[in-house]
Amino acid sequence: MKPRQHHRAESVASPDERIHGRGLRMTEQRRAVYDALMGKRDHPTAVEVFMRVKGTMPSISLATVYNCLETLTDCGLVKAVNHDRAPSRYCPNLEEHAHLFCDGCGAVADVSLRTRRQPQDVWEFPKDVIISHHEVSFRGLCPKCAAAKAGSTAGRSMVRARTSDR
Amino acid sequence: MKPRQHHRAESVASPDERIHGRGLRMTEQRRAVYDALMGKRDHPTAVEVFMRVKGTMPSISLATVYNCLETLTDCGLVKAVNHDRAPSRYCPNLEEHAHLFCDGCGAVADVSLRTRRQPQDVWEFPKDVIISHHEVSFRGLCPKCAAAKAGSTAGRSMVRARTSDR
DNA sequence: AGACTTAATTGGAATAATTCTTGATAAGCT
DNA sequence: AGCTTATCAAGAATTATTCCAATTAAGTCT
Repeated sequence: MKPRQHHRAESVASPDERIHGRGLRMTEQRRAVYDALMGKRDHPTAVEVFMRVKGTMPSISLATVYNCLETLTDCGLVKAVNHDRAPSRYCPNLEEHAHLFCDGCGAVADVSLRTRRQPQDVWEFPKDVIISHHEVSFRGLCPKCAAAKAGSTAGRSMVRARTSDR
Repeated sequence: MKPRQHHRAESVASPDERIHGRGLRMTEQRRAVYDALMGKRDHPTAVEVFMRVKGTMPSISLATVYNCLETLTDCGLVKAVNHDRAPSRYCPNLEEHAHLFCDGCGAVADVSLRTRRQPQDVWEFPKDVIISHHEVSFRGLCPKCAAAKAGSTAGRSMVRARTSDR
């Protein structure tokens, strides 16, 4: 009976509806945090979100940012992404996707699904398990860092150091 | 002489060789930590390893257990597995595999590769990235917890509570 | 074996991300 | 407006992990 249901989905309900749906309130702070995520569609940590939101709402506290991020995550409006034991990052992309963590610059890039094949099809599960979520992540070098490395290793005196944004 | 050495790569070198290969020493503590992992092939946290090793080596410190686990991980003798922001767990299984984190009992189960298809084949990477590692994890219910839930939800008065080991 | 050099272990202090607590504020009814 | 409940802010508390400084153990070289 799987009705059909999304893939793009998730976004059928507006942020407000999602929040209200849980008996919660869309406050200024939650909206500001949400907007900070949606405005620049990257993968900031809670502290980075905090710094962004401070720009327009100087009175907001870090604890509130943590609370808002948790709420937004619970409501399915953003995703929390973790890598090793590094601080959690938050991702506004609700499409099915994986993440690439760049060892060169620390950036996190979205990696989208290429085929219809689901990761579950690749793995052998014990009988009778129930899978509710899956998560795929890669480590390596983003195009910029890969190029920088190729240049410094093989190439000429291509001096350039690698970008670093964290 | 290394007599037999089991299947599939990684294990071509003995633990001692791996350690020595890095100019490090195979100490009692490192062996004890390694044995604790290999003896019971589950996914203990550092503290759980600490408690196990204390049994045979009461003088060992938690800091040492952390150090040993890091060394063993760096040498490729065990894997660190992380889920959300929960304490790191350590896995002695060096085969290609994913993990299932059970929401019912907190247990971690290995999930092995079913086909020849690599997860990378499923994803679309930006041009020119370099992938060095990948990691796949699932959340859901292990067979025991799935059965327990089915029982309590659908079934009769199948009383049983769920196992809980964390 | 003894001396030396360097790595490893310990126990405790220090860190860092996140969560908790408490009192003050703000939202959404009625 | 008044009431009820959710939310916020500030700082304290927690927790996993790392760092530090002093001691001990390994491995090497004579």
